[in-house]
Amino acid sequence: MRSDSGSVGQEGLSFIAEARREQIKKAAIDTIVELGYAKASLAQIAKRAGISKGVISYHFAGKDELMEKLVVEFYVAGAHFMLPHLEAETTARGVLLRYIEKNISYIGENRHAIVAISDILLNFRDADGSLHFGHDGRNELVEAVAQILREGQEKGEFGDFDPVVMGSSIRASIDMVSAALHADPDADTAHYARELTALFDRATRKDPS
Amino acid sequence: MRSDSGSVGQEGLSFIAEARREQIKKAAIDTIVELGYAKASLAQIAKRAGISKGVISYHFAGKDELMEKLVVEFYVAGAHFMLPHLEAETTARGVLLRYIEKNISYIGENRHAIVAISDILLNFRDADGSLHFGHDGRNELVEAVAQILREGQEKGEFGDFDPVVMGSSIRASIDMVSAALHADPDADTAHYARELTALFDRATRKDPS
Amino acid sequence: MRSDSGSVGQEGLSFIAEARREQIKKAAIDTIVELGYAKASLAQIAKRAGISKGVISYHFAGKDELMEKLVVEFYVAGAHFMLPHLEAETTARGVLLRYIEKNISYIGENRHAIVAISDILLNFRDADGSLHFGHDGRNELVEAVAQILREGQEKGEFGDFDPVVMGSSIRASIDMVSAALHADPDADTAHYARELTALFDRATRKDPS
Amino acid sequence: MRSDSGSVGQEGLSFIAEARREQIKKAAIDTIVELGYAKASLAQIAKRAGISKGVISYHFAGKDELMEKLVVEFYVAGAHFMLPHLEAETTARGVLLRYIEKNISYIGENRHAIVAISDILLNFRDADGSLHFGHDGRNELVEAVAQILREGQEKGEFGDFDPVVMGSSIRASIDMVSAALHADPDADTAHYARELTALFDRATRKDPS
DNA sequence: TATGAATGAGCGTTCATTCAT
DNA sequence: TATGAATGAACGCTCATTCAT
Repeated sequence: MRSDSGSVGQEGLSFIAEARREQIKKAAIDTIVELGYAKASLAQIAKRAGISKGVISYHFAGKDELMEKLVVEFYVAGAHFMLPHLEAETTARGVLLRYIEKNISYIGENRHAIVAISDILLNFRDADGSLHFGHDGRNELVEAVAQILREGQEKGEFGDFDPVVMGSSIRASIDMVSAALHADPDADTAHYARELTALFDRATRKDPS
Repeated sequence: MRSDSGSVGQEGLSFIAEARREQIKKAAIDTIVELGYAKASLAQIAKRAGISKGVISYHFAGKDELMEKLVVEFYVAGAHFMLPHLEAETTARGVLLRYIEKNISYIGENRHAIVAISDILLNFRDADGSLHFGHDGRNELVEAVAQILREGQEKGEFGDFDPVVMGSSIRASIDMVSAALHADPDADTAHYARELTALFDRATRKDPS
Repeated sequence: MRSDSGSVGQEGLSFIAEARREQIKKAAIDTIVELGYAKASLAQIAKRAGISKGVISYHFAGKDELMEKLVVEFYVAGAHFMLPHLEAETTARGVLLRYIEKNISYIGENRHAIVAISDILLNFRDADGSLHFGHDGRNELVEAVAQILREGQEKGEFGDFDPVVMGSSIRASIDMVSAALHADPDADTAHYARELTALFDRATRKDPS
Repeated sequence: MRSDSGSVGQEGLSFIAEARREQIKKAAIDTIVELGYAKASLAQIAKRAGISKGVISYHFAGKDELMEKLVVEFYVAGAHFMLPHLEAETTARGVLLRYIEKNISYIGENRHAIVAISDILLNFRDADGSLHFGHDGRNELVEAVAQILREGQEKGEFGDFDPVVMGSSIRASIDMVSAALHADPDADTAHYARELTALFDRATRKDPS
């Protein structure tokens, strides 16, 4: 059912309920973009969705579940978008450059939502105060890049460097594009993609000794 | 000590008051590190300082002033730390690599505070909802790096790239070290410094064509 | 009842909400009568209403709105009560004496609320420190009386005096009845009405020269 | 020393202490005039006096004592001012008209302080919520006027009216002049004195039947 | 005497959550 | 399903008062 449709909806929910959930998620993103995570209260989200506060509690176990869903679905959709492009590449260098390029494309095409997602990532904390999307999630993303780099080093395509540090730098630079879009929503993402692919192509290249 | 040093303490305050202010600022940083900015209430800060809530209001005009002080004093101290090293360099490349290295040193030596400072930067908002330390502050830092890069390009030390994108990538990579320290407080910052200077040395180098 | 009457209730609110608002307004008046404006906190009002503090914030935008509503609705209702009686009079003297009499009647019938209303008038201040119901409101009431007096002077019904000073004295004397009721809730308002109409009938009469 | 000087200061206090007390009282009046009773905190009063908050607590048992002193001393001084003029009159009518005239004079000469005094009278409450200067004080003033009126009625100088109601009206009208001064600090008090003496002369006169 | 420092209670307000309808 | 109503805790802040120095 779900698995072949690409849908991120939940099993066993009526269309009406599913539509409501989507409406609420959209309103939540709009609210966070506008007011920031800290002031994005359920009341504000409900107001923007044109519904009553209680509805949100009805459809989601709580504010936390709503936030979690927003982030996870954003990343799942991102993976769906990027994977085909990466699988078409044959070299590690090709995969890396395409990864950077398409990741920035995805950010550019979701420049509205990305602002909210970043805000949630940095602020959503569990009851004990620890970041809900802490280092595990972050490490996972870095590790995916590091793996590409390691493979390239083994194949002799890349030079000598710490793949984890390089991977972290790449991720940080990609995420920086989100921040740049926040500052200037009309920024040219293709320009960032060109510059960053060139930057990290040089940075990962074998020394021309 | 205070009066003749580069200390950021305020003139005209008694030693007792100054000590209390320092104690409160330290407690504020500890609290933010532990609970995050959003949950770092005056009550929590006071609890960690072992004082009553009202004391904070007595020594600071309000929570906002306290937060502002934390950030500004951190950056002022950072500039004090870095400037002498940069002025000792004669080439743009030297300045850039030293900038990266010493910035990471400063982060490493303040690995505790940096977590709180980052959190404040990303979350402290004015009454109108806009980030108090918004893009102006961020751009200022990027622009300082971009200026180094531009000079190097003019002198023929660096290759061809957009200095603003490169500068943003450098800043993002340096800030990434803070995040890495948050995940692993015992991380080897010198290793990060070596890897990142090498990375951006390659990335900014003239094409060997 | 509500919908077709001159009621001051708001349209578009459910009966439950309207009932709660009335209950809160009543509790607010009771609280102010008992403790005075300065100590009439939302907590005290809620306590007397037997509800939680938050309910007041739910039904009113804030304490200020609640206070404003109390005063405005009291005056609107007062005007509704008095106007028909004044319109039935044909002479300025008749209007004046009826104004005094019926105003005191209204006070007598609302002897409880009037205490709170007076307290609000004298103490409710805006954020800038100025009285919310300042001299403009007061002058309006005085001016209404002064206008009656001026007309009577023009028609030759009254003697020679400054209508603003006389009007102020009349208003002050009427308001004094409120204070008297505060001291002795069982005071005979009809007696005050008789004495004050006679007093100002003599005071405004043409000299019998 | 003190007892024959007419001073209202306290026995056994050094000149320094007495001067401090006067300074604090003056600052208190200024503060209440400017901010209103409710916002006239000890901190504000101390600020205007150029001293520390604790000094007030040192010289006065508490805020309440300070407020009490301000009011009582104002009335004592008022009696000092008025008595000689009243004792010079030989008829009840003369005493009444002089009372009104000189009372308004006193208000006019203390138009600054009177604003604060009125504010205290209306807002200073005891711990149980009751007005500290409640009906007893008010009644005392009214009763003084009523006594003049009764004597005049017994001597046949005045007509037939309830002396308490008439006395209340007179007091209310005099106090109204304070309010008028609050609205317009440059108001012509002599004009008010002329109009109100004439008004109550007519109102108390024997019917010319 | 006078001070600056500290306290602790109370303020108005916001908010995630619960629940009867 | 959806709603409006209510809760109760926490928030930043103010203040009269206390007290060691």
